[in-house]
Amino acid sequence: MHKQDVTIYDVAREAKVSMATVSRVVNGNNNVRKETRDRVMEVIKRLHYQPNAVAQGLASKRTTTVGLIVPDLTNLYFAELSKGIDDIAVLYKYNIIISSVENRLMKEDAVIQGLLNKQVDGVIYMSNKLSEEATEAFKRTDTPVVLAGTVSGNSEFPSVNIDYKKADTEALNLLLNDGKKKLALVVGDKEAPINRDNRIPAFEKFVADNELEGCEVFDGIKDYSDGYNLYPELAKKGINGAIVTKDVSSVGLLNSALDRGAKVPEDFEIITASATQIASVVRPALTTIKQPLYDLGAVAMRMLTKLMNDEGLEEKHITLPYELIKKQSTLNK
Amino acid sequence: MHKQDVTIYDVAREAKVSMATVSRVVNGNNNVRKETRDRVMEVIKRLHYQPNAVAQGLASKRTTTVGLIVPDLTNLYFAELSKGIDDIAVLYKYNIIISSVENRLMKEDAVIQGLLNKQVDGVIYMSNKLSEEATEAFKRTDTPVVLAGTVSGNSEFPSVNIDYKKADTEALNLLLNDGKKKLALVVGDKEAPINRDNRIPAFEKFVADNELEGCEVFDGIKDYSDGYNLYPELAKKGINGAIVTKDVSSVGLLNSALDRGAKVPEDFEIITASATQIASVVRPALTTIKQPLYDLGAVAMRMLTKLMNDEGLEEKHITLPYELIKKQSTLNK
DNA sequence: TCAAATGGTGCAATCGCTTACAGCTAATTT
DNA sequence: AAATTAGCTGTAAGCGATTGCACCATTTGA
Repeated sequence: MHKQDVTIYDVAREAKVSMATVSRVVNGNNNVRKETRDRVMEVIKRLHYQPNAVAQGLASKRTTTVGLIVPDLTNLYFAELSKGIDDIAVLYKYNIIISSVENRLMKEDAVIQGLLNKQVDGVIYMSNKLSEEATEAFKRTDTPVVLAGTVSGNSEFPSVNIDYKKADTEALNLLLNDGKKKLALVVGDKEAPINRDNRIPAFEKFVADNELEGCEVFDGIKDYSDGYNLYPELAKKGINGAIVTKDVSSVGLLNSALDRGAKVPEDFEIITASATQIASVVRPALTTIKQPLYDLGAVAMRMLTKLMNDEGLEEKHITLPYELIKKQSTLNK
Repeated sequence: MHKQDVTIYDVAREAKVSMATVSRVVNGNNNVRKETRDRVMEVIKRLHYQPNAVAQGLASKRTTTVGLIVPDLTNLYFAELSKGIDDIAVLYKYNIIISSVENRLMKEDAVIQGLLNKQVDGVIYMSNKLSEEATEAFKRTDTPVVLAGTVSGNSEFPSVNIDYKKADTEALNLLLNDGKKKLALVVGDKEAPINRDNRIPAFEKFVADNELEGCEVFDGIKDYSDGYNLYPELAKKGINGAIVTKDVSSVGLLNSALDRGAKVPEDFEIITASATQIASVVRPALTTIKQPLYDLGAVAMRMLTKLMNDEGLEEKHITLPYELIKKQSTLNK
């Protein structure tokens, strides 16, 4: 970064006004006579003046920048959330500093502290679970934080989610109606609050309510090959219907079932709980719980803009509707 | 953003030194006596002092922030590039401001100007083509810029790419060796330099060199359904081998072919030129030109760090190796 | 007609840091 | 022993903006 060529001071001198007036013009303050404004504007154009956002940030204590914390950029679930966030951010003229935190030596609280040091006006946090460190780091600051598609143990932070319990129950019903009674719930990490407090209890309640037997939760299935390798176990146990939280795992499971000669959906049905592109391009296409990822992100960012303007929130926790999209991996009776 | 609680001044007072000394300690300057350093460090710890990066940025004219310009976050091609960039950025302690520019009202030069106003130390630009506006905007600044996975008309800006001509030629050879002689090149936009200056000339040369007939370039195939809808036309024209630049389009084409009873790869072979997750989870799995996306990003970011430190570059344009990965959508003879 | 309100502008302090430069002490040369 | 040099620290001038306050000239109201 080299010395800035033209500063507010240059504009002031050239337009024969004070820096204060130039600043007012730049910031759209009304208290400037039209002629003065025009003259200043003309000089700004002529000199190609561009305000230095860093100096603005220091003086005004607002950087029009928000931090985005995301586990992994290449996970389409978070990528689509991010897109919703980004679009709203652009609308409100915020820039986004993105930080991915999965598989990093740097701890989450250090990442968050780094963002706070950069004086971000707000933070959006996305993850399967809100980590301890993150919680502590957020508590220490008064910079607003919103959780997007992230379940936290407590309800301290504003959040946007869908009703995971209801969605799962509806999906399980679909399987049961198709005559599948030995059901599985396949998760990445059963200790993540989204699973521990939502999906697993919903699953267990469903099993109990319907007096099903031989149903089971399978943990630690995080990627394609985990899913692929899981199928034999399911087959051995006679499982004939599964809800899989991650889309790549679902596809692994699907391909594995097909490779071993199972008929999907006749012998084995799969529903995936995250409807990214991948779920819809495989054959048979996967029936999905379609989360409104873009909207989750967009709503979260909108909430954050309100918090950053001290506008207050009508609702602290927003629940968006989901859709159960029936495709070819279930019978569709 | 509220008033910062503890500033460098507080630390100075508490440690009975000047701000300058605290600043030296914070920045790891050697010219501080060990005892003084220890005393300052102790106070920093005790008061939980965190430097204000905005103030640092204004005073030092370096923000340790780089701008990332990407067409679309949810495009896995760019997401994987971004991951490589991000990892190296973390290593060198840079933050990333990400801006997506596809389908936006805001023009690219405005986006770039916004980044420059934030005083980013450098910019990485990713796209299928370097736009006019972007070129002009970059020329006006002395902030370093690196192109990652982006072909530009001129060679003004440092860049990292693979040898697209060579890769395509090798892929075409594979198809020809499998006995497929009516070949197609399926692109998103034939005016993009990567296509206009690399892929299409390579295709045409190959066709001419091998005296093939009925080969053709298909333009405007940008997404799944474009690919899906394209197949009948290919079939009618007797095309039996295709190279598709976008992975989702390839999958559309593949599914369409299968749905219409074509045998892949016996009747029709497909090679996709971007090897993202999607290409490997579909059945039959797609043979791909595997670009080292992560590395492209990482190398680009490494180049940028050198430029930001005025270290100079050994090579301005870096070409990374690709791999032709044979899967099930070609015969594999 | 005079006091009060309003609008437009400038002054100058401030935001929290970095960094020449200078000065001082103690160590090293000559 | 005097002159350099090296090591450590402080002073203070920025960096480029925002903003509270004061001031003056007009309007407005009674």
